Amino acid sequence: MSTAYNPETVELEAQKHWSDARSFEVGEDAGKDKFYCLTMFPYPSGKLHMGHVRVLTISDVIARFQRMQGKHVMQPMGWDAFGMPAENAAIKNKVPPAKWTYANIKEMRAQMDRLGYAYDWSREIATCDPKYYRWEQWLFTRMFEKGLVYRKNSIVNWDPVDQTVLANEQVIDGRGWRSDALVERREIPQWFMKITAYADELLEELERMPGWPDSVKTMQKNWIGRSEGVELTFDVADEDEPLTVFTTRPDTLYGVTYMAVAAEHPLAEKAAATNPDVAAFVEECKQTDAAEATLETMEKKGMALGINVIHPLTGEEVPLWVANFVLMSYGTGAVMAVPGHDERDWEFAKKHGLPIKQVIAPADGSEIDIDEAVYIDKGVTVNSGDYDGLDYQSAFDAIADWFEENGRGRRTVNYRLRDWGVSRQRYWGAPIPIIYCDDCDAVPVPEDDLPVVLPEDVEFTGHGSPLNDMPEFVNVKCPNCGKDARRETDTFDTFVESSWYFARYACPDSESAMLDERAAYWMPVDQYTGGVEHAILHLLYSRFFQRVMRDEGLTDVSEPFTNLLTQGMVLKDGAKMSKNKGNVVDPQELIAKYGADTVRLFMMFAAPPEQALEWSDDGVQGSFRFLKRYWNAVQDHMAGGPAPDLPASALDAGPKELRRKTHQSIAKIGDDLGRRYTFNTAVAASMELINAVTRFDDKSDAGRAVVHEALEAVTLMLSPIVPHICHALWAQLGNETALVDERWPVLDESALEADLVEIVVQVNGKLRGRVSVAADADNDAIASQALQDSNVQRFVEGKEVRKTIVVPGRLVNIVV
RNA sequence: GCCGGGGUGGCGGAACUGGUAGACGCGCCGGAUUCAAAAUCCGGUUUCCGAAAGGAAGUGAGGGUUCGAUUCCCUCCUCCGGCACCA
Repeated sequence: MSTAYNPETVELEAQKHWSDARSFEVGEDAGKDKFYCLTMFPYPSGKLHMGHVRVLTISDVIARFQRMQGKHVMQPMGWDAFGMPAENAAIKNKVPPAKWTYANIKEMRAQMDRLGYAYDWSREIATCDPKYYRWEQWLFTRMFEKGLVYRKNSIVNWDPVDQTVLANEQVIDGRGWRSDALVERREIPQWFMKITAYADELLEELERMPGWPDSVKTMQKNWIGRSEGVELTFDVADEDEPLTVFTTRPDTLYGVTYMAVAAEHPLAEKAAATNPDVAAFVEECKQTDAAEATLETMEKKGMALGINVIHPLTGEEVPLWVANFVLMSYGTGAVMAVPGHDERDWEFAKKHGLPIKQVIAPADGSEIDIDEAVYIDKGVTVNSGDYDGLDYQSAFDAIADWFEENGRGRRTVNYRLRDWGVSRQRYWGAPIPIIYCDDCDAVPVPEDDLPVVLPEDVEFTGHGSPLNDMPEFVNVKCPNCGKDARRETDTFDTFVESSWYFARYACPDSESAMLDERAAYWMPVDQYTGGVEHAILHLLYSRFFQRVMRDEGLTDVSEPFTNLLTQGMVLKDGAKMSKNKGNVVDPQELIAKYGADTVRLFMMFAAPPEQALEWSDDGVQGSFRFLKRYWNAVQDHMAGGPAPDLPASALDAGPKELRRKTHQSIAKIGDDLGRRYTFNTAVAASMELINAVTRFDDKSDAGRAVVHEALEAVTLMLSPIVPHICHALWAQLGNETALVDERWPVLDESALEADLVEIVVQVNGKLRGRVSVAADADNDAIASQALQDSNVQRFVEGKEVRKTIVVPGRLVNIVV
């Protein structure tokens, strides 16, 4: 049957086969080698965009490839269904967030099916389902009992006009996105999870994660930011409470010429109460959003508080400043300033005319001028009283010892990592299961009363959470004492849902426990794929949650993701696709025009997965053209009737060459798909093989047999990427089995052997010729043959050969 | 500002462990087919000099190590991601 390639017919038929045969639904089979292949689940924003198509296709290729290696593959899909866009849509369209979200899920699931992804839909999860979020509410109450959650004040962006808390994203140039009012920092009580209790474990385990990219591990390591130092207390003149600071450089203590606190620090607020200038400055510091990037790029400003701090070793008084770059959320909210040996302190001192003292000298004895340039290297102490002449470690120990012996401080470890604030003042999230009682304080909702179900039928105004206006939700009895009490109306950060969904896919229907024994079979995830933008937050929170679940006895697994692949963004005209920029390409239109296989192929071919992918309409057409060529190659071949078997006797040069290409391709593509994850080069190699078949015109039995072998091999090897067309062509090649159940082609090592190899000849590192030598020639034979090349002779003639380097199988470099 | 990643023909990219820079594809140029166009097929395509053989230059910029550097080291430029309430 010779027909033109019709993607839609081919694709719907293949999809029907997979669906009828339930090809991708898997149970737990202890006798089989499991492979859990997972993509970071999407937010149901409406329709799939190209970024989704890219990550979903990458993961699908890996899943299908592993299945062909004989693995028992599970690839689930679900929805990160809570989040702000549903609330924004609710305000705009007057649709309840739940309704909007479920409609989006329905549409996006249909699009995924049309793209032919190998999902086990029986495991589908939507995080806004109470059957899902009840378990994170339950885990939160368990953490509460263990002291792993606590409540404290923390800073949010406050929109003074809309009277609402804004996300960082909703602050544009320091102003609220709807009201355009200047945003303020404001402190409100919020719930925190003690991720810092796991800081050391999260850090140390990074050393034993070979399946993660080094870049991600480095980012997490720096984010955790473990540093060993000393906590020092400074007495404050006319104050009872001392000021505590953390430093990694106690060796520079004699260089302290001032101290600084954050605007929210109690000492700054105390000074503000009596000094209007300070009060104005503190207010000014708060007129900004809470993002760290904002604070770090702001002009460094400060003001003396009129308070003096007493240097613990010299007894001298140094001034205390309030500064906008000191973060209340990091350390103690106070720092000691050593302008001679800290870059930021130096610049601040220069600007405000504060003294700069040199207390460290270069170890090599060279002279420096501390007024001209800051000196931040470790060296030898000078101008440091009894502690002069010590190297960094000796000075560190001597000064740390003094503080510990005198009860004025202690050696300690500090982390940049902060505890995870999980409270959100939003409606569309999982309710935090807490009840506030005047007598009993904050009481966790008892297990029997879980889940705390989020009311889904709501009026949405946009002024704060509708939960606050729902007495039937808020007014409850205290579970402890039975008196009237109030329910928490804050909801969880949506990162809470995404921190454990991967484990729940193993047992999505479990009603008796968060996880059951099926999770022991499937966890950890063997291959996790998602955007680099999640390198820190999502992945670190997930590693933390997995450990909390472990310590709750739910699993033995500590690390949730064995191998991690971070894929790049999809760009058009050099920019991320977005509605604002008007550079969005809709996958739906392309599927209608070219079919799902073309879209999948282009995505895999255009760039390696980690890199950003530049969209190209022409490139998509090229992919479509290739599929037509591939289709036609099979039609042409099969038009000659059923293919004969490979002859047992030796092949002539032509068929032998094609057969070598076939088996080189099997080795190359298997390596690209299985180890390197360079899908682009796997596609290129497939194209080369099909080009070789197209050029090959030996219609003898032996010729047709090697062509048939090549076409079957390429059909198997392309099937993870373009499964539909391969499904159809596999049948056309005369196979009665379904391609989805086939194994990867077997490599015949003997077919790779060649008699002659081409060697490149260089003279002084420049390419001067090529010679063909026997594959088993020794180095001397290769070198002498290289010297005989006429063009090589031109450059060697009359010169002395100083050295000859032979790289077997590759090149000869003659140095004259 | 801090942390991480990138920069190679007209374009997307390849070169995996220091060993032929530009595989594969797009675009473009020429040809075939066609009444014509689309589609398809064949050939060419880093730049400069040259009819060709061949030569010279060339992987963001500058320096270094090496017989040999896109690859390793140093300095700088630039773009992208993250910075804790976008997901």
